[in-house]
Amino acid sequence: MPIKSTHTKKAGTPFKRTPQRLAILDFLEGNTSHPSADDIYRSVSKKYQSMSFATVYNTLNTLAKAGAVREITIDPKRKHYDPDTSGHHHLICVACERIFDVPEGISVELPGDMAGDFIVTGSHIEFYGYCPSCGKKKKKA
Amino acid sequence: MPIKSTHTKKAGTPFKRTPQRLAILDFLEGNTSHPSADDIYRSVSKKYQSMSFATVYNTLNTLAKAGAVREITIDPKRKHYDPDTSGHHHLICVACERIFDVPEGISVELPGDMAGDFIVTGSHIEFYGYCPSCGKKKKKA
DNA sequence: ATAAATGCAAAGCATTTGCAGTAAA
DNA sequence: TTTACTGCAAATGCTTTGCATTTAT
Repeated sequence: MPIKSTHTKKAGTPFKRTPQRLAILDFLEGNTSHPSADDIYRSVSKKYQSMSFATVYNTLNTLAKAGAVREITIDPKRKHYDPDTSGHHHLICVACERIFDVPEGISVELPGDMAGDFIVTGSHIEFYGYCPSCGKKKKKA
Repeated sequence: MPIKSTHTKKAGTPFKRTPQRLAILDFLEGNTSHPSADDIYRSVSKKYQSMSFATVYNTLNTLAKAGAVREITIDPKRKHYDPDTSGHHHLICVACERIFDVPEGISVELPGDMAGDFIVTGSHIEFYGYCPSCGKKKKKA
């Protein structure tokens, strides 16, 4: 199911398919780089020179509410966006700050004594560390 | 080892014990509410009316570097701080936004095919859901 | 036709920084 | 006495918002 369709399976909020939104969706589709709003703006505004920051943010918020993209809060400096809304985790490289996908392994659960009192609607593992290329540089230094 | 000592086991960076810092450490010690910088400022400035925001931030950054407090990035709006630097996880209530501790259960690991390429220095599970009191309200609504 | 989206500029917060004065060591 | 910290205010950076105009439906 492409996220460009007017309706989504999940939240089902319909939204207008404007050229700007399609351009953002186009950039996002299949993108595994976990871009920030600024990354998206810089890339998409090359082709749509009229694109504004407000539109990028409005679109991302709309898509997030519709369940078409996922907001990632692993980086304290800014939000990142992921078109892959399936359950998976992330690793952020503490050197270059790039974010990498980590496939979902064993599912994460609350300890038994909390499970009765809390309702869990989602979970996410953040890994901190060094990516392959920064790991190499580190050893040399 | 109390975090008020001039040196910490971990990073070992010494720092001056000023009254402002002692007041912040005093507020933090044993605190499980995961306060934001603003929460800390509001509480500590009641007793130390000269306390400034810059000092709160400077102190928190110093303590974080020294390994005496942990920055929590579960809330996209602001950072939260945790004096408990032992390995544990968190749940944020999507209704009231309060953060709760989740004890560390099984340790989290990268899948085998990534483990050889990445160096993991830390990990953290974020749970999203409803706390007991917001869960009750939700059912009634 | 009508409800919603765009784009601009301004506003809003959280956080950082420069710097002169002050205090811990 | 020297080095580091405080406090203020200004600055920065990310994100949101108000509003007049434009556009998808």
